Amino acid sequence: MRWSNAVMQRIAGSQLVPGRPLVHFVRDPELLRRLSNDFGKKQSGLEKEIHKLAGEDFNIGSPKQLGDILFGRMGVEGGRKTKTGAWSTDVDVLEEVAAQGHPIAQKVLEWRGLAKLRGTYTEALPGYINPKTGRVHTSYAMASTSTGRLASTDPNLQNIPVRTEEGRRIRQAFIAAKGNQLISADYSQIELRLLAHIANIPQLKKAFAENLDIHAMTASEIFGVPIKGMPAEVRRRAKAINFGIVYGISGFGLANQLGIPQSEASDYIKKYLARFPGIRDYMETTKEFARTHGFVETLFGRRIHIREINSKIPGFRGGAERAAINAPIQGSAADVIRRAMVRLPGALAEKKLSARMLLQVHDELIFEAPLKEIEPTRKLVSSVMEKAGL
DNA sequence: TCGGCAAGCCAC
DNA sequence: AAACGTGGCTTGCCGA
Repeated sequence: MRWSNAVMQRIAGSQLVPGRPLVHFVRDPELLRRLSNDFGKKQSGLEKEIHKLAGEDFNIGSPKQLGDILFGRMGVEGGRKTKTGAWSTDVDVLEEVAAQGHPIAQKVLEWRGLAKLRGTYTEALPGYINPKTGRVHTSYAMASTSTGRLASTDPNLQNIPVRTEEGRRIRQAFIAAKGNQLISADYSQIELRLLAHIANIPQLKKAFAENLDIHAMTASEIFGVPIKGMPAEVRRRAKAINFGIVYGISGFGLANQLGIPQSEASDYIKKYLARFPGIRDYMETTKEFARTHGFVETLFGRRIHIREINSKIPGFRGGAERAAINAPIQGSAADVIRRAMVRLPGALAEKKLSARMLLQVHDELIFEAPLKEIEPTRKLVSSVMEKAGL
């Protein structure tokens, strides 16, 4: 059986009704208000310092003004232009400028972080509270991504901050109803596991079967370093390679990501592919399949069309080739979690458990469950999610 | 006032 | 020859 995205929508629609809220999240608006204040104060402090360092009161939120001041008036070296010819002021550029000894760059980065958290989250989320339910409700688009992932909008609850300490404080505003608790269950390394399976890589499959640290194992294979006592930096590089492989990496991209010379990055990739030759086979076979058929398939036979795969424009073609490599992996992961989502409400009902499925974040499901049912709910959710590929 | 684009950045 | 996949939201800016 072949599933197009449209069919997936009907199947999934038995649980997830398009256009209607699926998600019900209690919010703590008071905490968001406090965070907004807190972030705002830090922001105005930084604003004064930045204006002083720049010698003028410009709009920090305007990349154009910032770029002109840094690389024009202040004569900072080593700038880069965006495709429209304006000075780029993105994170990488500003970090480089900061490293050159211009304290203004670091201040601007901090200011931007706070502006982002305030503008996108702490200030915006309260406006989404439904007065009837007191909760924020998102909408899920079920057939709007090429790979079969869901997309969350109005508000997007799939990109709530988690990587920085300040960002994590925002998550504390998401709370369960009285007498309930949130349960989060996420697939561990689902895309790498799928890659190991789809490309049939014995070492990777074995490592996963034995529950080993996959990044450390990769590092050990590529760099010949024993896993025991491995420096964190070595593992970090292997982790970046693992992620990059799934995305159709290049030496340039990896070098950029790790801040190392391109020659070194290319060398890593070469070693990786020599160690796991099945990965190169998978990449070549997948590209060839896409060129011939115009689509690739997930593990469950759902097709993903790759329109530019035979394009004569190298940029388009290259992009299409990377998309073709990534789509079966990302798409199969999307299939697996959808299967779990379709099965879960019935499985919960059968066990007389009253947990509600609140959110999906690509490899993670979040539930709200009564305190007394936490343990059985955890067990059932894990079990259904683990068997979802079967 | 609205729309769209560019730049930037949040998540997986 | 280009350079790491999938998304959504905000601000600044410009033109209708």
